[in-house]
Amino acid sequence: MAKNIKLKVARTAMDLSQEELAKKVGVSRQTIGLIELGKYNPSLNLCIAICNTLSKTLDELFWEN
Amino acid sequence: MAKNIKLKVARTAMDLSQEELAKKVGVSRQTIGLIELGKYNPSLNLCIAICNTLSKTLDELFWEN
DNA sequence: ACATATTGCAATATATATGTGTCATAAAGT
DNA sequence: ACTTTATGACACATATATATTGCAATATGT
Repeated sequence: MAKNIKLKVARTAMDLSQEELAKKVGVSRQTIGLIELGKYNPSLNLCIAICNTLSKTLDELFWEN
Repeated sequence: MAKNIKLKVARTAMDLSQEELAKKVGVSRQTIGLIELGKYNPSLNLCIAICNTLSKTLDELFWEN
């Protein structure tokens, strides 16, 4: 798994810290941090919750190519 | 979680049984079956593997709206 | 009606996502 | 310099995705 730069960009574009995004999404700060670092294989539901919070789609945040 | 009709349609469109898709993707038949039934919250990597096998994107198979 | 393929379901076992707590470090504010 | 905020890293605990096996039910073909 590679770093998820697109997620980090989308999060900072909304002026949210990892902790703030985590609270909105309903997970721990560490989970968000690890996803951005590419050290996790998140669940689909979590991906969708992140997308909804950041007003993005799955392809925009989690699709490579 | 709701049934994933789009996945079932894409799979049958390629004339694959759940078992055949499972083998191509590298998971068990039950895992594919439960995802189609909406009883599972699959991992992102598995979603991507399914998309690649069926020549679809995440939005096309796993995004609602 | 019979045979076969496909799919749903249930029980148990294992791998891994996620939570919780803590510490270290770096950046930003005062 | 000091304080606060944000992030990365680590260890351990828990929840859940996934595997495995077997059986029932539903198609589909002959």
